[in-house]
Amino acid sequence: MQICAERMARAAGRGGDAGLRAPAASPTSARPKACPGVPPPMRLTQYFLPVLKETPAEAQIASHRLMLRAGMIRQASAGIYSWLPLGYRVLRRIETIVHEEQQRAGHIPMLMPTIQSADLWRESGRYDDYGEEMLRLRDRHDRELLYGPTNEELITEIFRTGVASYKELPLTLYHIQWKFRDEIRPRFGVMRGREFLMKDGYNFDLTKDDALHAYNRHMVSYIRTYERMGLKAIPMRADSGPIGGDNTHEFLVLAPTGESGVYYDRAVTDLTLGERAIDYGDRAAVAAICTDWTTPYARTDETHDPALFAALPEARRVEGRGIEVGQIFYFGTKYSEPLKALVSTEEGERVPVHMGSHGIGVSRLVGAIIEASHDDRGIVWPEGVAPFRVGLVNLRQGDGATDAACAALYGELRAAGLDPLYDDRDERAGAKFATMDLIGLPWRITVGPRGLAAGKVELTARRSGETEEMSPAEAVARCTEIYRGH
RNA sequence: CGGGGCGUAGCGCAGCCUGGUAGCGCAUCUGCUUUGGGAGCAGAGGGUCGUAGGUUCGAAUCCUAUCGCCCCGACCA
Repeated sequence: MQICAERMARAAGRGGDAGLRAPAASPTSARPKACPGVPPPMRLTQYFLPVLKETPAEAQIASHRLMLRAGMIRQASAGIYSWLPLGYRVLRRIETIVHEEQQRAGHIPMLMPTIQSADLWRESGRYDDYGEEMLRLRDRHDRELLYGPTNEELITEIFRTGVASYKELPLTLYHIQWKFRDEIRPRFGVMRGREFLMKDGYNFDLTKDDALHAYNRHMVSYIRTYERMGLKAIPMRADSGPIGGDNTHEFLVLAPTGESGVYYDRAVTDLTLGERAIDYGDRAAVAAICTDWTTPYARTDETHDPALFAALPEARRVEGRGIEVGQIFYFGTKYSEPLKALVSTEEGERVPVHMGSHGIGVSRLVGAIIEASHDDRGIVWPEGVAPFRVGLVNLRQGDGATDAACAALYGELRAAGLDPLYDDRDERAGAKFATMDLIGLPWRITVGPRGLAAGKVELTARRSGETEEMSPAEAVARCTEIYRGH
């Protein structure tokens, strides 16, 4: 508390957001670090962004290379990563979008632990089935524990002791929590880590129909979630695998480096939800959206049916690669029966509930987005997940007029909620541009003495490289407009 | 788990075969010059050579064991 108060006072002492202060007051003064609730100054000289000019040898694919080079992650051990400040920001952006869309669909957030008791898994019969992929632990009393690879058992246990009547249904609970699966061979950075962050949700319904509505709600909310992240993710009929169930779709992001082969009807990539209002309580409307998305042929190599595919007109057949970023299941009473998740019906009968589970690979999405959106200079973040909305580049650090213009613009961008990253390092233009391109901020405002003489700054789109000159006020207005709705 | 490879400065690597002062590039620090796409010059700091044994007058180098990491394969959100 005290430390926080001190930092706040120090921040206030230099003009609130530090916008007008000269860099590095003295070498001995501690850098201000983030306090809860107090956004740290986002000046590059005060941030922690360890970018690499050279590519680390172990990284094989673009997203892994770029995440290491851009100072987003650092490997702690095989398949286990620290999330450095820039990577953590992206992770949080993705998490926030997932939370927002889940709650819009009426699903309730909670948090279950990473460590679970083995007993519960014996009850469901999966303790032995799961095999070596499950990390097993013992505590000091020699009790058997495990690091959760998923949460069906735990959530069902919570449900069965908390819900007894059909009147409390329907119910969908979810959480975003770290999982551990002891992959034989982790690789590709966060795309296939052993520890990963996943949103997993579980629906509890009285009837199969209700549960299928929950399934549809998830499909629609997932489509919207991925759209907001700038991704084209296609639901594809899938195999159920060890989780079980007879109704399941996987969501695949199209990317040439994907692990799965995908076959789909071009028509499916033309579909978008956009800004349309969705009433998640309207079963018919939700089901209709699902029908739109699942009617065109779209399958992975696991479920691909060449004959069906060949029946499509040739111009609409697309073969490619995809990265799985989510999966939804309806599995009926597979867990509620053995785990005795029962509710009383109107007639007073005790019946097992119908369940489904639904996952989004949050940490994997960071890699998947990069795979889908990068070029030879670095990452190109979609607006929805950019770690900073706007990069501000000062081309003549130390020049009074340029510094003042940057400080003023920085303040205005912050005031407008545009979350800028201000490169105030004493570096040459080329180095600053290279860093900005590498970390992939979608919009860059460049301020130099040349343009400033005419009262102009430059606004550059990372994706296209197009640059436009305008006044600082116009630049702020344009960025505000661009980010409206994000 | 089968096959292959690698551990030497923060990163990328050379040195090992043939044992004898631990090197190069980038990064970092200092100074000067430079300043619109990863600057130049001069100087400086930083490494128990993954770890443990062994052989030897002497080990980064040879031998043994062990740990870690990467790649290919079967498996996976």
